[in-house]
Amino acid sequence: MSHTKNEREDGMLSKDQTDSPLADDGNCGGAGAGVVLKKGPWTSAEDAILIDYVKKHGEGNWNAVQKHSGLFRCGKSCRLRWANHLRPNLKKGAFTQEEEQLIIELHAKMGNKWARMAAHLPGRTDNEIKNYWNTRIKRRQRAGLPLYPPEVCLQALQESHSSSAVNGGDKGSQDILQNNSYEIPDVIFDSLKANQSVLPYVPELPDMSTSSMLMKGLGSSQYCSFISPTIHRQKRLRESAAFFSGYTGVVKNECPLFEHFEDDISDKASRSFGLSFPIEPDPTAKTSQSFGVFSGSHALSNGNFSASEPALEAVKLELPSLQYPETELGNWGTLSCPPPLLESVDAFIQSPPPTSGVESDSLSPRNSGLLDALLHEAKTISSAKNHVSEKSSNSSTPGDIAESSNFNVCETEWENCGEPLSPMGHSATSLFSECISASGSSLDEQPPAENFTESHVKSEPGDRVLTPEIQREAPIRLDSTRPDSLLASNWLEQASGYDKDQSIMTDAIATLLGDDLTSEYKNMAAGASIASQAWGLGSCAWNNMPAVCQMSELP
DNA sequence: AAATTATCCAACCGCTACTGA
DNA sequence: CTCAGTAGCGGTTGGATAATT
Repeated sequence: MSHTKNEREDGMLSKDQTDSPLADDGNCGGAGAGVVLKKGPWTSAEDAILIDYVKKHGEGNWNAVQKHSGLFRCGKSCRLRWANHLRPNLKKGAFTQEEEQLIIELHAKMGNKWARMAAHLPGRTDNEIKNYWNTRIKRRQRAGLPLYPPEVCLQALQESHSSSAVNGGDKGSQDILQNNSYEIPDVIFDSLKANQSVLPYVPELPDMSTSSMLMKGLGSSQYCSFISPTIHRQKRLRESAAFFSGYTGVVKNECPLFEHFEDDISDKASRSFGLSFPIEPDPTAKTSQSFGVFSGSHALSNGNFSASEPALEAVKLELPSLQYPETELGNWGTLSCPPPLLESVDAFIQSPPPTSGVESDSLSPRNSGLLDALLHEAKTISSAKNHVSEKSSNSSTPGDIAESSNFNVCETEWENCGEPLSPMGHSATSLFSECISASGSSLDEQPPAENFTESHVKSEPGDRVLTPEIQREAPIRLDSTRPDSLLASNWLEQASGYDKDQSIMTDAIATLLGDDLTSEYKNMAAGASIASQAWGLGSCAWNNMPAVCQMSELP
């Protein structure tokens, strides 16, 4: 790309180059007063001069370049040009899958430390990595997808744990993990979701189209402010497809995130509950596990994306203006992660499991078949939904309130909510909307519970869901904005022992939500547990759905 | 085919940290 | 200790190109 520019520029000077005098603006201190320095794209001739200069004098002392070589560029510009384009051993061309994955992993650990990331990618520049990240971030932003894949979060978590175990690890990390952390398994939120009716406000469920379902199921919530409600459906589908084009593997296991709150409290809450969910719209999945990984780190509520410091090692918590959930599309498929939940569910539901259909992992190559994959997923979703609904009606018993409520909610959720944003999106969003509505935030405009119909087990006044105290406290104590912290330390263990985890979770959630909600939550959790076991997806689902709500006070 | 929109990426800008006088 | 110069980093911008309407 750059070469084409330069080739073009060889024949003519750009506007910047001709009429953009830069007389030592302070940023380019090398030029003396009155010297007109060129700006804009570099020409081949300028490159040659700079290369020649570096060969003779070596790197550094960039402000001397203009003096010694006659190049009318500020030292800063020279350094940048050299570092990003001229220095030897620069790797040109698109990022490889390995590089993409590494970038994602590094970003999960480092945040927007492009230079540090570049150090791990020989031949790549910080600018290159930054551009790569930002462009894909935007894509995911539009698609409403989370920042990081569960695998990355898990890896970051495991690394942080191992480091903590070995050498005490990062103090901040320890604080987060040990002192101020509460790990909340998926089930809690799943249960909350199952009992979404408890929450007074529910998301608006505008459209049930396949594209919308996939779109939102893959990562968005109507609460996600970063997704413009005005975006045309077709456009969104296109974006999703384009987005998926980067995927070589798992798409279905992505985790959407909530983030849409504008005020402080809601913002914190949003981050605290920066939940991501499995995209699988399968009711079974929802019943058994609901919450996926607390993805994304940097998930903030202002609808922006950024950078921030997600890693435990981060010394400070950066809260840039742009934050949003993100997951790299690049190559999760290469990770040794469990198969997408949907696949597991499909295998469970469909007999025999289709070999041609649901394997979007293999079918979603980087460059083709994306729309097909989306359509196929929609199809699969529909099939799974029907199947589960059928099963639900057969398996539930009148006497088992918890179980039936779970099943019914899962079932009706898709039918009535029409917002398959995520298997458990409603609960979380509802929970947040609770906080927000009570605090008079921007979520006041959220549609009331009336939008839901028969599926609601019960409805409660909003003031019961979250008290002002809770609103004040929860946001402060919860922090899931960082991948590492989002991944609680022991979700894997939790995967193998639901009951134990449930009790732990119950305690944690009780602490979080307060006594008012505790009993309710316990009931829901119990229902989720029963449902999970009944569906035979217990550990399987858990393994596929690492979800941790880590509440912590950042140092 | 033209207009519009989205994407990519090189370059710029502002800021901070470091170093040496 | 202060200050100036320098290097580097991260955010942002703007232009070219591609894709879409």
